[in-house]
Amino acid sequence: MHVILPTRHVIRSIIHKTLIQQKQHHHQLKLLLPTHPSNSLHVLSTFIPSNNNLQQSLLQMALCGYDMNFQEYNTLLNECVIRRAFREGQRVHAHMIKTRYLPAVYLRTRLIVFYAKCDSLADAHRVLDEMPEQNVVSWTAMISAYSQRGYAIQALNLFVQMLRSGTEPNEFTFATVLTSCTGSLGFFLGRQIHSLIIRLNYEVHVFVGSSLLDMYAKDGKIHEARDIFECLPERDVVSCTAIIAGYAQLSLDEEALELFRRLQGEGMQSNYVTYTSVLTALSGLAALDHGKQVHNHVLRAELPSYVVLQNSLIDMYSKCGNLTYSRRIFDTMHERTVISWNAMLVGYSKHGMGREVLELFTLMRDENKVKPDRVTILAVLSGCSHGGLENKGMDIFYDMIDEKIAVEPEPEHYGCVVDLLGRAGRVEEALEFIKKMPFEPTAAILGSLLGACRVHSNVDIGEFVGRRLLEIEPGNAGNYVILSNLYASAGKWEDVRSLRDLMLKKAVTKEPGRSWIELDQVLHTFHASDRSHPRREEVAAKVKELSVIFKEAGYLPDLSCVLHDVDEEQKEKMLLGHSEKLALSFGLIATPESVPIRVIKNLRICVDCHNFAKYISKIYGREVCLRDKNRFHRIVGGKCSCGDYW
DNA sequence: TTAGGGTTAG
Repeated sequence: MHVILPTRHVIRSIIHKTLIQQKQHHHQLKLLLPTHPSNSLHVLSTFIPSNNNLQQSLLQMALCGYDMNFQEYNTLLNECVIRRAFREGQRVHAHMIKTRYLPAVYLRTRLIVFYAKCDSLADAHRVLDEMPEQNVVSWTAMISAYSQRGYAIQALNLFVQMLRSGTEPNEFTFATVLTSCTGSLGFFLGRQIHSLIIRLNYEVHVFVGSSLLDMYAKDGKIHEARDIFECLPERDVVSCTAIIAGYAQLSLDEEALELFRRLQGEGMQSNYVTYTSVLTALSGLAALDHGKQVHNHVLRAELPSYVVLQNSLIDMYSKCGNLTYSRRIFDTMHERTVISWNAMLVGYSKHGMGREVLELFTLMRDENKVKPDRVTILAVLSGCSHGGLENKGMDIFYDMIDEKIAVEPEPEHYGCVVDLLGRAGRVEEALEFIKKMPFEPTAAILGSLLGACRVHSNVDIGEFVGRRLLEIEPGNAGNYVILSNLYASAGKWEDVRSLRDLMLKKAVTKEPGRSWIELDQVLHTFHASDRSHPRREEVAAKVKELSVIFKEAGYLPDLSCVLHDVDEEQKEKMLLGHSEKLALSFGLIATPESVPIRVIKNLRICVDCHNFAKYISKIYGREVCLRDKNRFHRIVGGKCSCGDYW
């Protein structure tokens, strides 16, 4: 049989045409490929990438040894980039070498992008190195490849190399390289890059500006970030989101919310990242009404399918105390990441629902789609701890030690075990466990044991641990408070006094305690010292009134919660000024009887206020849902879900 | 041809 080989020109035009057409006119392809009797057409048809079989067409091309031109290479490389088709792209590259084709800067840059998209950074870098001359685009493509995959040092090194080569960066380069300026070294370089940006007049560019403000915000320089934001001649959704997220990530939740509302009022079109960021702030504030409103926006904007956003919603509802909503979102998700599972597990854990934590963890392992990570195990262990399931927790910890769970045990995991044992009253065992750990105990671990000693009134171990803790962490006021509580409970007043003196000598400052409550989308915040709330006097009077009523029912103010050296009467007065009591009493005055009183405290709740909340629940029949720094306290009929351990 | 913002834990 005589086969007529098609001319180069014919092959070229067919392949080129087909590659372009197959996306838009897929159905027409069949018309292009009739089972024609002609042999030449039969041969031709094998060149045509039917069913996206790019590899086949390229193989045929290579077999026939035809060379290709710029257009063809470009078309093929674009296809390879879109499909992340590594093998095929390699063939295209090999074909260039084999046919001694010398690609221009443009095509070489496409090769860098191709290798980078296929996560083959070494190949990409080799292409850059072998370029006869690089331009700003090729440098930037490679810098971007490194920075997008988290290789910050390599990205910064390359940027410096680029400057040394005499190539001037452009707005793309700056927007990219700034994302690698993290950590102290990165920030040091970032400041210098900032001056270069000013010199080259790129500061007003919206992409560069959002990268720049994000860099400042991530190292805690939020005021500088805000200044950059305010000076931008134009804003878009990314720059707005960057500044809102900056506040939220620094836990400046009220500022984040305020700015979000202002920008929304000014016409900012939020997208799913904006909502995700503002939800982080709302989680921190436990602002359920606002959270529901954002959820509504999300539903109306038809955005609910973004996993990151759904994860944020799960977290928001759980931190607002509404686990049912969290679970509903979790159950309806089409795709879940490890963060989705973790957010749900943490939610159950913080509510002390140990059984639900274990059930969900089992489901996660049975489904076997997503691997548990270190956060998963932290959530499960602390869930067992908060839920009083210490034996289950120990089993899971030993599964990790025996490598039945593929997560490397870290100090935080050991800390959970100490918490687990301590909570169960196994204080000596916890101390022995600490002594056997393969590393020196961290302050958090000792702190957790000290807390257990206070609850179980173990003065000997508590003193030993507490003194060691004060050496490691002399600036943490919480340690002094707990040790002092322990001394006070044992009647060791002399020790209480000397501890207070030590605290004064070391000039320890305590983060001021504050509590808040949400009422019709307004957050009412109370501080022990600040008298700014408009209804403060009324609220203070209510606290006094309640304390009289509660005393008749058996409430005994726990004066050990006051560290100041004042007389008993003064101590009681100070106790009544605690922010939790103010917020709880305000809740009692201002919210309808049918709903739980939801209070949030920025620190750990004190024993006396915990007691006070129990009396509210008992005497007034109101459910109290109190979130402190560590967990939720759901108090019903005088009993708390924490089992008086927190 | 090259570009910026995001979720869990402590």
